[in-house]
Amino acid sequence: MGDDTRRNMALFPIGIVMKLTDLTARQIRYYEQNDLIQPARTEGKQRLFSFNDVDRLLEIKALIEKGLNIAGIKQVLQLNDPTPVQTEITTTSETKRKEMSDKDLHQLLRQQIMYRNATRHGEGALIRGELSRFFH
DNA sequence: GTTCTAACA
DNA sequence: TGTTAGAA
Repeated sequence: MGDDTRRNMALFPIGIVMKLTDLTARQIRYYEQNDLIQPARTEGKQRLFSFNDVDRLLEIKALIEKGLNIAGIKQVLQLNDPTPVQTEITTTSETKRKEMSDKDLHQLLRQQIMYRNATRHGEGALIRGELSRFFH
């Protein structure tokens, strides 16, 4: 069993995740509604989170504390995530990599630079205003 | 006892 | 976001 498989196994209920992340159930469910996370469900509709889900929630929490809204978080998360979910076993040299248009690539780089500039220096309230200006 | 959805003095 | 009601 691969390590990645292990990280993606749905293991704990929302109660555990609340303690692990210091987020309220309300917040966790709200982030799910906004597609920031997609925990698995039991037959009884109860959410089951994986280690990856928890890590993701911790990042979301950090970004929220930096003053970002859902829209901003989605963009930042996609910067690190564009998770090329590629199958490693490709007998042909034909990879199904998603192509990015030049426009998308440039926008991505621009956002990365703005995020660094805004995040590197301060940590206080100064940042909040600037970040929200970038991502709002 | 926990979690879920929906709704709001 | 908090909180609450009613159901599972």
